[in-house]
Amino acid sequence: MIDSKTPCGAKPPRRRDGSLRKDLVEAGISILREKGIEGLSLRECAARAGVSHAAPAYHFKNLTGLYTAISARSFELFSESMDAKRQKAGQDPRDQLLAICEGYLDFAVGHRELFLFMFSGQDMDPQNRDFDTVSSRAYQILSETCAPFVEAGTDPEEIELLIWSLVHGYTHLAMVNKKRPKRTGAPLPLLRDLLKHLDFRSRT
Amino acid sequence: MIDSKTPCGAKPPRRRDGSLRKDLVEAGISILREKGIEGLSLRECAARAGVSHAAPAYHFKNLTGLYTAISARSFELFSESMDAKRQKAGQDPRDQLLAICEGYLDFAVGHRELFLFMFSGQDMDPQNRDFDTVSSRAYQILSETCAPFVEAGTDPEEIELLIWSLVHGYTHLAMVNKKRPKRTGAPLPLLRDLLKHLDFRSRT
DNA sequence: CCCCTCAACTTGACAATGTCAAGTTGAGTT
DNA sequence: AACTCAACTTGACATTGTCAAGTTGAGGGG
Repeated sequence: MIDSKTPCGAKPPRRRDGSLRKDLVEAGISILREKGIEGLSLRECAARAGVSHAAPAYHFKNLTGLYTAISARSFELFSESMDAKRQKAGQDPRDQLLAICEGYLDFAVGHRELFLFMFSGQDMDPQNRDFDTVSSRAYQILSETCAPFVEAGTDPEEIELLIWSLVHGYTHLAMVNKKRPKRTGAPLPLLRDLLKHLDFRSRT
Repeated sequence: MIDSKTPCGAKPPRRRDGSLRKDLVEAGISILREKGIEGLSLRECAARAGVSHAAPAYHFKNLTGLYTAISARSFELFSESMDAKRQKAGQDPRDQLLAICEGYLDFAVGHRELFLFMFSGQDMDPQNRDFDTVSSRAYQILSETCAPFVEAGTDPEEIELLIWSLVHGYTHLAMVNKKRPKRTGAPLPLLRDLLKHLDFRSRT
């Protein structure tokens, strides 16, 4: 009665390659984009991936597990955004620094919900090693790009925190305040102006 | 059978002064503190305030209404924290600026969940006029304190955004990263150091 | 004093959700 | 052919937001 080639009544084949996990994460990201975090649920991810309501729990254990996986994937995209801009920039450390800031902003503007979610302070699954890896990667990009500006004998973290705080604060405030359209048209030039106020020097 | 003076079986008197609304907001803030936003629900607020599960909907209409009220109350506390520090500081504009930054940080450290919630990007109830008032108040404090540093002929918003981005970014990152205990012992001195990197001058 | 009104709730119901326990299934191993 | 076990499915339950309808008791008008 049931023809396995008929898409109608046929059950989808079980996957043994872990591809469902990836699909669930992608579904979650879509939901986050469309409906914000309120609309993000294990069951809706399951529905979009075409599996039963409890399937996500097998891969993620619980909501926190799904959140962690989505956040990890977001950090990948985040790092990619910064890296892409950095590659395109010249070798001058100031250009590189501005480039990653641009990547930072671009990612947030292009993926507002993901950005807010990543930096929401949600507890993540401490078991998830992947999350640590990808979030450290983002910090590493920042750190590398700041390195030329570290003055001898000072803690590199100081300048890193200065830059990071400034670009993050600027970006985060822009994302939180959806209204105030005043500056949103050209946020990068303003950030460029802000960076001019810093008295640090590259030691090239 | 039922003695109105007996606290046991007696129904609480109906309030006509709107005090339940305040109680519900306080309950919500307590829940936010104890269990984070995951644990915050209309029904739990109702339970803590000793009313029926649907009572909050009367005052807040829906979850967004409760969120907006809690956020508004948080902004009040936030402004009070900055104002208190500012009052205690001397008249020197730099001292005042450092004072409100200290108030900013103090509030976040003392009320982490509230701080994260206020700046979570959650949509708020646009009907709620109170929310606009109290959030504008916080921006006003910042603006006033930055005023002495605005150079003639420049847009005040530039320096405001610079300061605000820096202090917000620093604070927000500290709140998001619960781990990384490295600097958390003395965040303010570090912020003070960061501010030194700025080349703006007060025109006193 | 009685009756009316209406703000401030309460009660009851429903659908959506997270989570858990138990069942199923089918590919690979022995 | 029997076994195993990863990858799910099914079913159930408690919690939650939201809505419709009911209740209640203070204050006002007659």
